[in-house]
Parts: sequence; C-alpha cells; structure tokens
Amino acid sequence: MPELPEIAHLQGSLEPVLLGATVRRVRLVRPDIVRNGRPGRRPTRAGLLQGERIHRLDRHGKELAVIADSGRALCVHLGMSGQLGFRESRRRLPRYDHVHCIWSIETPSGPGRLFFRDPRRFGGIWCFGGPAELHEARWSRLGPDALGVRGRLLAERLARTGRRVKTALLDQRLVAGIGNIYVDEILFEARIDPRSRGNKLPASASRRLALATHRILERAIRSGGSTIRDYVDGAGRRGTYVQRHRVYGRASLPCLRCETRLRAIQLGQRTTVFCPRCQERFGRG
DNA sequence: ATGGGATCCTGTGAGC
DNA sequence: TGCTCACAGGATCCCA
Repeated sequence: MPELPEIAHLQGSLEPVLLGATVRRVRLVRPDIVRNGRPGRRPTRAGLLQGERIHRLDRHGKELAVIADSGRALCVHLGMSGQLGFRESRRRLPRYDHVHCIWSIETPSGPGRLFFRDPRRFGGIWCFGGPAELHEARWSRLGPDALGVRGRLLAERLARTGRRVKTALLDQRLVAGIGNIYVDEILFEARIDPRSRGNKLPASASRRLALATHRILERAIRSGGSTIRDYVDGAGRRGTYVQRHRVYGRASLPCLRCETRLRAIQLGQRTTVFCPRCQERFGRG
C-alpha cells in the first residue's frame, strides 16, 4: 500500500515519540514476519531492540529503519496493507487482529506501545546488527531514493533501459520509493505517456520527469500521503492527498487539463490511468 | 533484456 | 442475506 510519501510522513509522525525512547519489552506474535530470521528459530529479543534506546529513524524508498543507540537496526516494510503505529498506554490499539509485533516503550512523556499490523502479510521486519549490515543486505540493492535523486542520475538510469517508463519507475532497483499511485501522478504531471520506452525519452522529457517526481512526492508528503482505504500514520491520522489525485482512481473521468476521457490500461499487471491526449508517447511497440 | 503469469495473503465492494 | 468474483497502495519468482 504505502509508497514513499506515506513512509516519509509516517517517519515524521513517529519521531517525536520514538526518539530517545527505550524499548522495555517486545511481544512477537508472528515470528514469520521477521523475514531474515533463521527458519524455525525465533529472533532474539535484543535483535528486536528489547532493552535498547531508540537513536533515530532512517528511510530509504518505502522502507523505514529504527536505529538504536547500540547501532542495532530494525527495518520495516509495510507491503500492501502494513501499518506501524504508536499509542500511549492508556489508549487501546485501533484493533488487535493481524497485529504481529508489539513493542512496549518508555518515552520521555510516558509509556506507550509501538505496533506492527499487516493483514495481508506482504510486509515484514528485518533485524540487523548495525546500519552497515542494513545497507549491505538491503538498501544498497535499492536505487537512489526518489525524493533526493538528481535529475541527471534518473535520466541516465532510464536511458539504459528499453522498458516502458512506468514499469521502470516501479522497479525499486532503478529508483526507490515510487509505487502505483505516484507513478501515474508523476507521469501525468510530466506529460509523459506511461507506455513510452525509457531509452526513447528526450532530454527535455526526462528533465520534466525528474522535476515532476520531486514535486508530486513533496506535495503528497505535505498532505500526509494518500489514504485509499487503510493507510494511517503513526498516530492513526489519514492522509488527504487522494483529493488531489489527478489520474489515479479517475479512469474514464475527464482529464483535469484537457477534458479528454482518461484511459485505463494494464501495464506490468498494474492498472494504469493516463490522458491519451496530453501525455506524449516516446517510442512505440 | 524484457514481459507475462503465478504466487504470497486478507479484506472489500459489486453484482447476482 | 449470502454467495462468487474481481480487485487492491508490493515484490519476487519462473518461464518464454
């Protein structure tokens, strides 16, 4: 479900309560959501940060890492339906089904619980001994973060592939953080047809694409992300960016720029909505 | 190198 | 009301 803007906003909503807090106790309800654990063996409590003080949160693409003073790191990916939330102790969790892990936490302003909930279980948690291990095992395999990527670099990477530009942007190894909502929004903003081939984009188009990427993601973060159904931030608040979607979820409605009927097609097994008139296609076939 | 399909899961809404 | 089907914000695998 969540893409870069949702994770970035989530990070911002969790930092005020988690930074400097101490993990008193961890309850791992479903050990199999720890994806890099030894099969059949429970991960250690220390690996899940029990007894650790939280030093900082890091994000790369759609992944969020909780880094302890000791350097130990927990990397969280929310998949399609994952949720990471915090509630003060006297407040109930929003619901208890599909809650896979609960961290009892002592924050400077009182006790609370951090929880990981994920009905579909496409998400997961990865435990690492230190940030270097996290980078080596996971983040170095991802492309540059979409929010900070230089236009030049993005253009170079796209120019090296003959894939359709939408499929390429969804590939986290090429650039990290873009998912099915924002890729359509970005391509609309940049006026590029999603079926265009990466290596057929002229320099002007890839410049627009890089600008559009930053603009759309930043706007979305400011709106707290997009809540289609499930997504809420660490405190349970919904994102309002859906109101500003211009193509995602608007198939066969009029284009907000030229009033042409927006088209929906399948691309790489993902529903894709675009304006056949004002999004230019580079490269056929 | 790239595209397509199946797969991992549960929940929801539409249509009958 | 209850059933079946399609579809969903992600990602990885195998095969052509």
